[in-house]
Amino acid sequence: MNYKDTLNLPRTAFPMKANLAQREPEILRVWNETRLYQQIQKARQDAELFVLHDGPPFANGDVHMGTALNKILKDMVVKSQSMLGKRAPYVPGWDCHGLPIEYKVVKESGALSPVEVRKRCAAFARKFVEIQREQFKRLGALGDWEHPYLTMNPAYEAEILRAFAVFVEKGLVYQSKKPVFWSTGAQTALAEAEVEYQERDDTAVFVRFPLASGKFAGKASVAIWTTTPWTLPANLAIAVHPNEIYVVQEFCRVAQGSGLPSGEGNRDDCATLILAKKLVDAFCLAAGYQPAGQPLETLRGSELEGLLAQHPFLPRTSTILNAEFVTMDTGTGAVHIAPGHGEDDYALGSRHGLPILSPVNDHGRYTADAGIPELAGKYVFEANADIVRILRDAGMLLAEQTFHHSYPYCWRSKTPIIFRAVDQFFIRIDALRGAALEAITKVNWIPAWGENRIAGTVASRPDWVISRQRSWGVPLPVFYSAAGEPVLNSKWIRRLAAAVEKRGSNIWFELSDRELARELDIPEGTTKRNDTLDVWIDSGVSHCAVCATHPELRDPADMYLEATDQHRGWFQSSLMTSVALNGRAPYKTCVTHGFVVDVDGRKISKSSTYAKPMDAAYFVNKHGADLVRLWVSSIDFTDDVPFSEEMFTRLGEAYRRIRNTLRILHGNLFDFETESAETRNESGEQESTKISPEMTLIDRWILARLAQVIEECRGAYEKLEFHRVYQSINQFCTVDLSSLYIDITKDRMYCDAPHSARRRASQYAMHRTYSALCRLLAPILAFTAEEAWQYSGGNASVHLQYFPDDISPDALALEQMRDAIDIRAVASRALEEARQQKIIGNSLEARLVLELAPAQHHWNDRAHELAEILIVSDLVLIGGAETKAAVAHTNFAKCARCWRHREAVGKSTAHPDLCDRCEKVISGLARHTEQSETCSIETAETR
RNA sequence: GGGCCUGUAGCUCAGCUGGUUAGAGCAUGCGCUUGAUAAGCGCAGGGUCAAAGGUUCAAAUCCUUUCAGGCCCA
Repeated sequence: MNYKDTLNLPRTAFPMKANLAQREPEILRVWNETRLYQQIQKARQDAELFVLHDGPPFANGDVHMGTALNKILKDMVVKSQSMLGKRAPYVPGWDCHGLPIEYKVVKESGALSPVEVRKRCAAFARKFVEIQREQFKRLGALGDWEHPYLTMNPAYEAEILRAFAVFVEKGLVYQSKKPVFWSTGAQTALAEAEVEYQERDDTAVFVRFPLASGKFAGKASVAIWTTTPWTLPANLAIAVHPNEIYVVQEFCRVAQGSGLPSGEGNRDDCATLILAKKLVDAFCLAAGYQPAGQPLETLRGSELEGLLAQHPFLPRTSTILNAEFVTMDTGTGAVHIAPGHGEDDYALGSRHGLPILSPVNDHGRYTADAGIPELAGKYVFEANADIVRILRDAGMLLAEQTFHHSYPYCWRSKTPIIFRAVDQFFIRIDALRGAALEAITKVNWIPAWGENRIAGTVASRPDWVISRQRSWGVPLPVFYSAAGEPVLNSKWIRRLAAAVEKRGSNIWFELSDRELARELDIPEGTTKRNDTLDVWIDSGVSHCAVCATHPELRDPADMYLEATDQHRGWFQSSLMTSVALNGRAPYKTCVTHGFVVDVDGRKISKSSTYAKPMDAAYFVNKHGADLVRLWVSSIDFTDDVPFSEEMFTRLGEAYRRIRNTLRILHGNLFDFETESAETRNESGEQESTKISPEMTLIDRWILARLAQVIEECRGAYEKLEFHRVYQSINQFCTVDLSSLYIDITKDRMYCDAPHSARRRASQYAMHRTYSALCRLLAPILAFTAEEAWQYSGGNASVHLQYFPDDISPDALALEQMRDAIDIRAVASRALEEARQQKIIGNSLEARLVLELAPAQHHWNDRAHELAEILIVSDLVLIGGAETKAAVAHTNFAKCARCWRHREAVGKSTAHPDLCDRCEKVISGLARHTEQSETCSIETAETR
């Protein structure tokens, strides 16, 4: 007789193969149709609020793995907080203004008016908001996707302007000059991305600046070298490296080999110069000099600081300053500093309170401020020769050479670029620094070193340049009086904000000065310019534009969560604006994650050998969003986040293990009738801690382990340690469930009578476990958990549920099972050995003689339970000193139904091929079948 | 070059305030099972805890330096 059909083999429609790429979109459709996000918000409307404020990604390009990492982490936070019982709304946003978009648009379309540029940029941003929205939703992220915040929304733009009005009222905004890349051909400022480099020959000069103070005053000159002689009229300082050695030495011109006309210019051909010791040889070679005698003195750059030098042709002195950026690559180790014509120069100059002299107009022509009347109006690149002549006439030219180098050019007008200081607006960071540093200490930084890092950047950051000479942004709300003076008027700015809220910021660009003045009711003759605000202001005020204004949110937010680069970016810009507006940080907790790096721990860039796709869609389509989510959960995001195809293969294994564990649990529950309500828990009420008397050790143990896992996972979710959730659940599924509990209970589940108390007790444990696992997994495997939850008959989404309650684990069961597992290890080794020696195949064929240590003798009273745990048919226990196992082939016959080799097999006359248990079950089934045709278990007969 | 951070088995992670032979899972190898079967079970191998110094009775754990890598500046 074939007894297979009398078994309670697992039955389930839950498919083994996940087929995520197909199944996930179907689940998404249901979530969408049932408005799951709104349902969750409604269900938690009275719960404690938890605001994770979304840092807006740039609406530009597809979602790559780094963006996906960030969004999935946020979603796991939101889902887990919700399941922990909080109301966790999520309002996603996008950063829409800014250069990268404008650059792309202008590159495609060529020269356009600002209004036209702005129209196209808006369309571009909108397109990518749509694209990214769909990609984010596809990752399983839940949120108010229908009402995201966009920094280009008129209401948002108005909030930016209102925040700016407050900055103005608090006296935080001022105007000053700062050098920028300037295209003289296009008469516009350029961004770094708009600069291209070309090879070019320039006149480089060695120039001497006679010392005007100190003991060498009038006796020695500092030698500098520059490839832009035209910037010399703006020279205000000379920089030397504080730690390098400089020499004071006489040098004489060498007639031969210098390539220079000798004897010209200088009154004599010798001069006492100061330059870096390391560069003496290079200087002599390049300038055609040789040292005369020994150095008069050698000294450190730091000793030169503060000395004054006479400007070579203008009636003023130049200060010697120390700067770390001075290199010993080329030149003399003494660097000509023109704060109006260079980035380093500017920074150094502003640190030392130097003025910003930039005597060049929009067209690159000298203004009268250059101090050389004959050159006023001359194009600077044509003035180089004049400057050389002036130097030579003044006797300050040490040498002149043609220098070949790559030089920045304007990408559009193809003219060489100059660095030129133009009017910019700034926010006074010094006025905010103290309060910002104080606010930092009140924030919970995860990881903790984030505090150190942001404090460092805040402590050292210079004033914030907030004006941009760009079109795609919120207008810089500065007006100019009829006399051309800038006007910062908070009332006017508020009126502008109101108008922008109604009609959008395009009015600034579309209306004439006159129309705008009338619109805002400001004096006739007031004009505007086309500068825009730095986009870091846009996103930096999101706490007031979004959190403070959105009815479901709150400012300060509970949490910001972004990559570590945002310590200098959004975290800081948000902090500064919040300190300015509210005197506190805009977040209570600030979390950072690392960047995605490849398998060698190297960053993933186009230039690296890692040519594989990084678009999230590629992996979502290939492996499924849940696999990507599992990847995010498996890593410690506070460090760099490793990423490789191999990891996905590994994670696929882990995923299948978890899935199969859920599947077998579900299969074993096919005939589980939930007689009592306490075994069901879909709404978060107190879970039953009642242990039914039929429960055996193994059941009590798995529930105890489950209690531990619940505790671990809840704790890990609270601390955002998702990888601990992953490790804990993975361990639980693999070891506790698959390899122990499910394997051990197979016999009772398959072979006991369907209604046997022992089987029902295990089903109860399995049901509890299944239900808890679905919920614990939901924030990570958002789709699979939902799928499994639906199979278990849950009608509402798993994402509406609460995590299972913390209950204290059954310590006794844990202890007894720990002992049993130790014994099992000994037994398994013995069985394995016997298997290798072909004594047995299946362990059910074994006769296991176990010698137990004295502390383990209590197993004598429950040998049958131990046999079950060890999954052996024929167990003999004997006393001993330590745990030992011996294995032989059993003499008992094999039960045709349960395959155990039992002494009782053959004793029954009706069923001589069955063991006592199976004999009883079969008889019971037969009676049951006679009584009722509608048996809950399909047997051979009823089929 | 500067600031901050990271470096434990092939992969991903544990290892608390220094204290017995450094742990898991996956992967690998060898078996078993065929009643979770494009599944399941068992056993085994695998780490000078990046390297070198130092503190200590004792260091993966504390300190210093070096190397490699990341983010941000320059």
